[in-house]
Amino acid sequence: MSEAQRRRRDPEARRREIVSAAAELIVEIGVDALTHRKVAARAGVPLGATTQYFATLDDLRDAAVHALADEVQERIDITRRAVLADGVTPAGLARLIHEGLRDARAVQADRAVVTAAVHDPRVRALARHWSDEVVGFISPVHGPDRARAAAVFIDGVLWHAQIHDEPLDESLIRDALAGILTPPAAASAPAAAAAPAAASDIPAASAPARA
Amino acid sequence: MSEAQRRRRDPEARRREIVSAAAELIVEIGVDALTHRKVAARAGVPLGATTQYFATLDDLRDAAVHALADEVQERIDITRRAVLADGVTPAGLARLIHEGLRDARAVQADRAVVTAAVHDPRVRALARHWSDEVVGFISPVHGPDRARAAAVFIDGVLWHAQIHDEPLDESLIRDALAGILTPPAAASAPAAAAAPAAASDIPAASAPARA
DNA sequence: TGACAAACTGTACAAACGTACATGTACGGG
DNA sequence: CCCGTACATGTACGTTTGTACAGTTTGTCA
Repeated sequence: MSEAQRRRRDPEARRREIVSAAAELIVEIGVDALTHRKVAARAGVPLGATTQYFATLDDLRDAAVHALADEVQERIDITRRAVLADGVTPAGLARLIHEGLRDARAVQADRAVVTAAVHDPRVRALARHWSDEVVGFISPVHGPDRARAAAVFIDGVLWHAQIHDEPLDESLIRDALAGILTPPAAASAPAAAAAPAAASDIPAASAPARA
Repeated sequence: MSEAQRRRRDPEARRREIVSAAAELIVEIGVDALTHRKVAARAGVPLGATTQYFATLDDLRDAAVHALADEVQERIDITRRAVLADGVTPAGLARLIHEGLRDARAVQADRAVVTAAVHDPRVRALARHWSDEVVGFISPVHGPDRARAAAVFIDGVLWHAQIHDEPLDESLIRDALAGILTPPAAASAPAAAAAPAAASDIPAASAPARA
């Protein structure tokens, strides 16, 4: 049965190229400015090719946004592994984030998806999921509230990179994360609220106190 | 001298209504989806009216974006006055930010302009200016670096409100700002970098240590 | 090799767009 | 009262858009 071996002129590769071109354009000109003709020109394919693989322009847009989302998801996965490998410390987080800022494409992909999320509920669910993921792997070490605050700050860092020419200093990011994640030193206050999950919760790993 | 008294059918009010309708639409559907016809329908004016007051659609767009920018600027001014009035403290900032989050329109205006800033250099200059302003009135009290970090965090809070249904707790915002703005308690470290502008720089005002 | 299906491509068309403009209407000075 | 000017409005036109589709090319199997 010629089911699996069926590949005449490699339509799947073509489809990927179209999606890739659309994703590039979304990053450059925004989701709403996307047109069949621009995608076709960018991908180097005739107009008809863009309509054959996707029933409507919305379908093509969705595929491109999801491709960008996959990029973001992969970067989050990489970051999570790296963070868990050498301990969830402000210094470690700051170093990885600062490195991540140098990958302009990744930052722009994140920005493009978050921007698209404002007017598309399904994409918004994606963005929320990412928030929760980041919170999820900081939370066991520093508690849900501080983890959430750190994730919010990280989002702010990404947007700062989009608006400003010079990225934030790694030291600034580190100090801020340290302040967010570290409980106040000598708190004589009642501390009524939850002080959940001490650092001892983490499965150890090799966590150097200083980088 | 019929210069000042000239108002036949109040064209200026009409112009304002058109700009206002355009600003609403930008918040709802994004800058790129704006059309003459949608603006006319929203403002309740004929199509021709939108073309008479603005030579091109770009001009109308610019006017609407600047109207949104003015809203944001005004909110920043109000916030600055309020913050300076009772001291630049984490608790005070957190309270004002948390209150600001309840004004959905203001948050959306900010988000719309920042989003537009990504693809428009002139609007990006505006967004940078706002960053600098916020940094500017936190900086004298807590130093430029911590002020910058706080501003970044605040941007993150605004974006969080756009993506999530439930806004962040005021206590979470307060604790995070406290961590960002407060120097580590007993720092035996060298602290080589700038520890600029102590709290004594501020012109006093009535700054309660606790809210 | 011949034939069939899958993949490809250029063209066409209705709808919506930005914009121009001729016509209509209201108002203040004479 | 009337007239000129500024404002208002509807219509029309050339372009660009999404989408459909007839026709062509390409690769595979009998």
